[in-house]
Amino acid sequence: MATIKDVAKRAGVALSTASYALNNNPKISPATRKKVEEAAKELNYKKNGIASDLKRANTNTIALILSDLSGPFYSDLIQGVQDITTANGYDLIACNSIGGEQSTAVKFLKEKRVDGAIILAYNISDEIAVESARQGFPIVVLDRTLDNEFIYRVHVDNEQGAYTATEFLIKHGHNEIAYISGPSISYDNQRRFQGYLNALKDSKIDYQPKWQIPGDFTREGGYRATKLLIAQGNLPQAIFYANDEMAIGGMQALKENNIGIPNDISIIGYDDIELTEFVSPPLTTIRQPKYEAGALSVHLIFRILSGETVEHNYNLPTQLVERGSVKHKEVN
Amino acid sequence: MATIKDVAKRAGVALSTASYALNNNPKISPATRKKVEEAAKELNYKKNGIASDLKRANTNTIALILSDLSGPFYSDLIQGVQDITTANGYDLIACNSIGGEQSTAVKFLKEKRVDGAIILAYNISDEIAVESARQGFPIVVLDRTLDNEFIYRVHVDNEQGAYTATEFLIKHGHNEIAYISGPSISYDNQRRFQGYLNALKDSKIDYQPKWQIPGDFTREGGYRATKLLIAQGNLPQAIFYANDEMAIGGMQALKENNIGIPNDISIIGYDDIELTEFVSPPLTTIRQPKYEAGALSVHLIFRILSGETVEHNYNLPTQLVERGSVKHKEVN
DNA sequence: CTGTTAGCGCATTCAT
DNA sequence: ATGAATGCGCTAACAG
Repeated sequence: MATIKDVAKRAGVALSTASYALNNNPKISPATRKKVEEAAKELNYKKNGIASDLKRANTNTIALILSDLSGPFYSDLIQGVQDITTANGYDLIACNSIGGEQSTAVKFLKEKRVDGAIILAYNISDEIAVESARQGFPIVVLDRTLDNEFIYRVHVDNEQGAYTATEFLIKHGHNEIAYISGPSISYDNQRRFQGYLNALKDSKIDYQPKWQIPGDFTREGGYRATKLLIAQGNLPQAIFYANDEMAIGGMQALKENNIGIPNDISIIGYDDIELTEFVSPPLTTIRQPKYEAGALSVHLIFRILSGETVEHNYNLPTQLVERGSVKHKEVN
Repeated sequence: MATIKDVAKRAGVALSTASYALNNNPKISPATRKKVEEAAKELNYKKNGIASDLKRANTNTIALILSDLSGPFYSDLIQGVQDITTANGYDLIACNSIGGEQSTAVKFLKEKRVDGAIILAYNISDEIAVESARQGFPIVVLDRTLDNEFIYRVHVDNEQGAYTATEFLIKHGHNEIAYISGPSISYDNQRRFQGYLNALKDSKIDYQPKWQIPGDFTREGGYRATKLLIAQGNLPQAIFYANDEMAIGGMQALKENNIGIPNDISIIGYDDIELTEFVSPPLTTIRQPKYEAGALSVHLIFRILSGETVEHNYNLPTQLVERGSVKHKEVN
């Protein structure tokens, strides 16, 4: 690899002259500049970005840390982050946190490789996030609450969303409503469960533990949980799945047992992933403003980086998307 | 930010001792190591990864460059890349090439920020790829053919896949087969079109230009192209969509015109994305070994990096996935 | 086992 | 306009 030194030598100028020329500093005459540029091209010179970053002390890139780069769920979010980042002339890199402590993500977080980070990765511990955040290195978390001077939180209002979903079912005449939950450690799941409870309470419906079935946010988990519910004997009138993936798995289970949706049972999901439109019947669900969440997150980072003082907490509202999986229960 | 110098000072040891201790070099006594680690913690020291990379000369990370991080299509591919990369103790970062010349991706490519790269991004020009590849910096391209000493090619056999798809339609009694194409500049599309032509030719069916409708690999494009085909007057007996997204858009258009699939018309897609199972009827399509392609790509990079000489070209076979969108045409 | 020292490649003074 | 010199933070060879 040719270095700038080689370029300077070849062009017959000093090292600094070459540097100036390559960085378009006006104090270099067009003639020498041209000479330098030609030398660079001849030597196939590429500046070493690492060295240059070291000098500059900021990298002009922000990191988006996800537990899994390949999840379809993140599309909109990434899009939002991407749009704002590029609009600001910054670079975006996405890294996965698979491998926990040893992962690429943690490396980027802890070492000064980026100027800011957005975290949506359950397998990154709170501890690591807190340890990494510091002056000049803001972190936005999307999936937890963390009290730290340099950590900001953008939140989709899970509690309200779950409340809306449950209320919707209640208004449709259902009062036996099962909740298929996500992993109990998941903050998102906790909020959603709380929203479910609140809605029941506000309608004076008693919460019954038997209607709470553990799931894990996967399609397979939804399938199993639903089978369990069916095996349990009497079915509820409606099921609220803590996310769409589980709802889709659940639909499969119901179908296998000849339980009609929405005639025999109403179901509702959470997330509004792309598939919901395509399953049969189309799934009524709660849409999360994923794009907006992503966009807001980076936007915040830029404001903080430029020295502004901003709020630490943001809550984004959800929206119910009515499709075909919930039916008004006939009054007998 | 505290530097390693501060840590050394605080621990009362030499700079190098601190460095060794922090890097778990066995030559440091447990006692001093502990001292250093404590000092580091007290100062909230984080090593500057950039500086360390500069010294090391290799970054232990490889880049996956995609035109769009948010496409659901890439899931499997990313997974394959991810698995092998982490298994080798390397880091993976994904970056998008939006913004073309100015994009993050190009920066990573041209400046020495990663040890190798995998490209699947139509908006990265061949030129940039060729300029960037060099000794010790192998590039694997998935979406083009490039003749360069340091560029390797992993290819899904598009031509064979398209041939299989077309042949399948022919064997089901169809001889008027439309081809809804991707962008004409797309290499993938060109190969697929060629496969289509070859299959026709081998069955002695004349290619008719009117059956070739331009699309752009998007759902919307497939919808429009299909509308155009319908508006054109007489329908073909089957449609081969150059990818699934377009096929799904096309299904929408056909549905709107009350054209039954597969009773009135057979259709086949390409890619085997997740949605294909859920649309109605489920879409018959060509599965690409995306995971394998991703895995092979990184695997190659590692072999090259370790000094092995490897082949420059790899071709992966496709596979037909039969679902419900193709029907045997009744003989009249 | 520990400390000294020389760069990695580049950007940036400060004189000339 | 140019060249020599300095240091960013870290690692690793070498000497003790």
